[in-house]
Amino acid sequence: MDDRTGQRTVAETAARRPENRYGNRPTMKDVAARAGVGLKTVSRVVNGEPGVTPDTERRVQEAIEALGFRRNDSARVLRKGRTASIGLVLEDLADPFYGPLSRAVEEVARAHGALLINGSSAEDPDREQELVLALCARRVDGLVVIPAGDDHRYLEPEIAAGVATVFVDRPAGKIDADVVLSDSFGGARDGVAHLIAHGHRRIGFIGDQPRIHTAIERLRGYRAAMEDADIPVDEAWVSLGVTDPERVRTAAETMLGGPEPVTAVFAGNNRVTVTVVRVLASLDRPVALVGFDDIELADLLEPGVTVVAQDAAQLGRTAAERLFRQLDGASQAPERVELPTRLIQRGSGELPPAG
Amino acid sequence: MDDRTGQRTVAETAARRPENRYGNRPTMKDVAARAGVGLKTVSRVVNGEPGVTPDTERRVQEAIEALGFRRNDSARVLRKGRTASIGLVLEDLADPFYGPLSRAVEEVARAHGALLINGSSAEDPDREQELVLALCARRVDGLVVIPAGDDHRYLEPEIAAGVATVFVDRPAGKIDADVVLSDSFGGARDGVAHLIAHGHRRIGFIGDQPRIHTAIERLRGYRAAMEDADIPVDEAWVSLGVTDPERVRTAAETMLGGPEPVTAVFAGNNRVTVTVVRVLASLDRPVALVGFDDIELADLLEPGVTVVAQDAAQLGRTAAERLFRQLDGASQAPERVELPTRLIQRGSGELPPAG
DNA sequence: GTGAAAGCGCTAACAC
DNA sequence: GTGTTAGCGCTTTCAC
Repeated sequence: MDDRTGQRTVAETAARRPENRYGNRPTMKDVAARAGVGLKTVSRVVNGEPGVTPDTERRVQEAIEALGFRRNDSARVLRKGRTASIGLVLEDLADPFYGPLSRAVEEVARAHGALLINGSSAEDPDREQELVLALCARRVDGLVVIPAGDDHRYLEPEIAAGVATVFVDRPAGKIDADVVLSDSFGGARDGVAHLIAHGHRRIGFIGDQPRIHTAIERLRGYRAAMEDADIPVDEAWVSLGVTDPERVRTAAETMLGGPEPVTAVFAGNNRVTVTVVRVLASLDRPVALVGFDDIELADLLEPGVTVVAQDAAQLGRTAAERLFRQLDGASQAPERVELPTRLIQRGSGELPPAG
Repeated sequence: MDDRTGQRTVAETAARRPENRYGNRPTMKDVAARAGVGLKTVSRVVNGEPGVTPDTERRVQEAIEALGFRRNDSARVLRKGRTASIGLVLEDLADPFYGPLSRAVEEVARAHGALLINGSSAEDPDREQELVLALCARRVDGLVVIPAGDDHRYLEPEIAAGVATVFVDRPAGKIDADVVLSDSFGGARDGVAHLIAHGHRRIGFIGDQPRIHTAIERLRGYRAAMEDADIPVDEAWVSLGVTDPERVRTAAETMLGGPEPVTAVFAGNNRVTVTVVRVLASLDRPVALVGFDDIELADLLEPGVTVVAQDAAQLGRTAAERLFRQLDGASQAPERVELPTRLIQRGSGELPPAG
């Protein structure tokens, strides 16, 4: 014992049951023995249930303090069914787009007394599935998924078993499930129309990989705006692919070179925008730019970056709220919620065509 | 049944055992019954243990598929002791500093087959404690904590019981625990010395709340650099407090006004830097700036923002690796690891004093 | 107001 | 190779 605290030291505790390094904790049984009461009485005190005299309660509390008891929720879950935790599978926690989304989901979870288990799929469908199933094995009550893959039939038994599920940012593949999206099509169409309104006709589109729903939708928006203005799209102006700086830089440089370069670029997401801004900064002529997703400090660049902003936090909040509504038993049919985007003019999208 | 898939529909499943909305899942016992084998055989197949004939294995697999069985890890945990999950408590998942940190912790966890449970303390000590204890109740194997509070004695019984614990970014309070930090003192001192080397003498410091360790350390670094240069600090140049834009803006405007304004500002973290950049952009004279933490697009502003960069991902990685080393049984004495910072010159820190 | 017994779904230990 | 039994720590049920 440590004389000052009366607490067992690490070494002593470890020695007590050397065969079990981590399960080595006081249980309700231990507390009951120490307090001289029955197991169920301890359970009542720990869970704040009525029917315990103040005196008994005090004795139990003392035993809990002395032993450093903490209820084992794993065991509790096993009996109760619910884990009070939800899972969030997204592409990359380090992407500034997902930070606020993730935080919003966490806030809603917290308001419902649930913890958040977080995982990044790194845009890999297998990894997404692996993560989701690991979460299901932990018996999370619900899942918020930003899908990487396009086939989610593997979730059918889970959903049938009562795991609440909401997809965000992109719809589920081959199953019918709730989904919360931004209006990628409309946002991109408006952004490109904005460039056209400022006199551009040769407009480039650089987007994410074509297997990603938002990439396709935004490209569709681009094509719609071009068509509305009767501008035939030269396929050399369109580039989809991974969003790492090298690929985007090459794509941008290609469509900005040659005899008939584009005079404006529409960037398909925040990662693309950042790289395109860098490329444009190194040019000696002004090229207009509108980006999908807002980015920090976009207002302070010269020119400011005009963007089609989506509200990542609102996306997360809406999804999480739907999730808990499912859990609260309001089992409506799966729904598709689409949040509007907002064009923010800061200068780069209002530049006229150069040369 | 759904005729196309042979899958039970949600409604049918829910009806099967109406008394139990969520625990309504096939168990190993069910699989065993269906496959006509013993419970343990199912366990062997599910866990890939040897000693099952290919034929039996096939039958079990078929039953698993047919029933949509997924092992219940809660029950497993109860027996095995370890949960293969770790907790990460940080200030705010939405802060761009924590995204990469969090992702790095996740990657290490993944490499060790563990899931990550994530929570934001919102810089509130009570909420930190509540979160940490909730994670302990879930019996996470380990904790990575960016502390909000300064008294972590509440963790003593947990650590004694074998919960691996590593603090990041700030040290633990009143307990002896592993901690991984950036060199806040040295980084700030170097950054301020850099400003002094460029001719500044009236240099402002705007930092986070004084109860935050890094805020104090960085202020210490500021004072050390000033003292090394024999510049007495006017306390009107120093401002600590919350990092929301209003407070920082007011602080900046105050020290930039008056008859003897500061000619340079050292910003104590990324949130502060962003706001100071905005304030400086609205001035008609150049004011030098060095910020602690790198920020995206800092290189594209005019002038580029000179920063003392810390490696958030490395911080997270180092902490998580230490955590798993603890779990692997190498129980050394608690250690303090300090990672170096790096001064990145981009222009704003090299401006001479104006006027 | 309190407690004993059963059992949640799994794994460990030991039969056969 | 395979199955049986006990029990992880808790909650549920029901008896006192």
